[in-house]
Amino acid sequence: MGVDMPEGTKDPAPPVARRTLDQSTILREAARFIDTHGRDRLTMRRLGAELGVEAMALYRYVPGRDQLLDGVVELVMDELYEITMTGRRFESWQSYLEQMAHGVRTAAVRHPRIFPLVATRPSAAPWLRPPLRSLRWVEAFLDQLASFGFDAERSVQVYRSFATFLLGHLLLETATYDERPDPPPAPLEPDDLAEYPRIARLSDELSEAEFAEEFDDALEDLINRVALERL
Amino acid sequence: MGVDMPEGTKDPAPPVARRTLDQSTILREAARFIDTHGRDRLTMRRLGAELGVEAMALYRYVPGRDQLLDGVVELVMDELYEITMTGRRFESWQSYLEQMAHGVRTAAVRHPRIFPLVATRPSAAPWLRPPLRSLRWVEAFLDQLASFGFDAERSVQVYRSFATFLLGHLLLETATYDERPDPPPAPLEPDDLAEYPRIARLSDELSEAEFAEEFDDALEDLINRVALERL
DNA sequence: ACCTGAACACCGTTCAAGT
DNA sequence: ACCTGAACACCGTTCAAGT
Repeated sequence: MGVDMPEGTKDPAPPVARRTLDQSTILREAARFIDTHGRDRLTMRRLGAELGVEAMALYRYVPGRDQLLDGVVELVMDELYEITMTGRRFESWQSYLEQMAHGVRTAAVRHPRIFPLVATRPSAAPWLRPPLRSLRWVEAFLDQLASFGFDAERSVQVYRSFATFLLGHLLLETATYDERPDPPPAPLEPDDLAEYPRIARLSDELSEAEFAEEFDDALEDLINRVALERL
Repeated sequence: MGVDMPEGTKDPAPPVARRTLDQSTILREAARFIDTHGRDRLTMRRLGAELGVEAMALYRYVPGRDQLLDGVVELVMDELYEITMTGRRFESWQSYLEQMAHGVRTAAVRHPRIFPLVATRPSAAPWLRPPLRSLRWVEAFLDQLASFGFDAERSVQVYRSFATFLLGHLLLETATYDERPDPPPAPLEPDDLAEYPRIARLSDELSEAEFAEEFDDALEDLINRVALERL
């Protein structure tokens, strides 16, 4: 829920609807910036400029660049929480897992350039596994499974295989959407494939990607495996 | 097979066993550096220092930092090729897939701080999917499957699900090994879990990780699915 | 042929100073 | 209370100059 500041950042209600700076404003702008320009392009100075302020002003609201990135990850996790949890009830654990998975996919696809951060930023707690790294979200997840009669051990197993599943599928998908920095590094000449006849022959099939379909099929399998307790 | 340099880097055999610079020396040192200090710590200047040379000297052998990182990824892929392909023959496609998977895991675990790069660096070709992004390796993979009677479409399917599987499992595992930069960001107080009773109760189970076992179980499932053509 | 020094434009971050 | 200017140590990268 936002980035921790070292000490007492009291907020006695901003005076008016002023054009005033604000941690959440900064984080949201940072997310927007990464969405459009990519993580490497995000600098404190550019982000400041985007907000009409010098870079140094940001340090009043965010401890540093690393924590800024962590904050962006949290932001996406909050969005995920909105997508999947807001005012919902679920008929069965199957439908719950299905909707969770699709929710995570929605969040990932909305932010293909942020998702790698969600997937790879080292996290503080060893029991939060990417890409499911929000305490609130995981608590709710465990809660739902419990409400459907899953015992503790089983819930944890499901959490883990769920995380692995989502990580693999969604990172693969978002990696495909993310483009290389300009200029793109030469689309790889057909000549380069001379030594690799099979790849050359299959390059069309290999490029094709029915992500949604693959995702749904694998998800169905995962859920079946849970049902059979063969997980 | 190394990073492309703009023009004619002829190599008329280095004079003697001199302490001379060299692209592969640079890439290997870079890999070593990331293994010990992490990607963010790697700078051209530090890498130069490590090699007893000024940063500017590196630009004779490597076009820039980005391509240096790509080169490191390639290096690990070459190591993977060594691990899995050198002078081997396989009894069945099952045993082939099994050994491939374990080979990739070995490579990943040897380089937990490089693996996220393998997993997330945008790649030139849309038909190379992380973490299997070496033309040579993929060609060999398709070749083996073909030799066991897989047709083109099916080989591609297997390649994809294999990639997804490895990406999910190994990124999760390596993410756990990678440590946060010093100082680690406060191991998360028990108090913080007050609002999350289920996580608090299960934190031990959630932290536990039988990666090898989970990996093997899921791999077995994947192979069974291939066998049943339910993939 | 290979490396270096100096330089440029840009970083993250700190802090005293302005309003 | 909030932002800025100036400063510091450090980047990636270029290029003329040294050997």
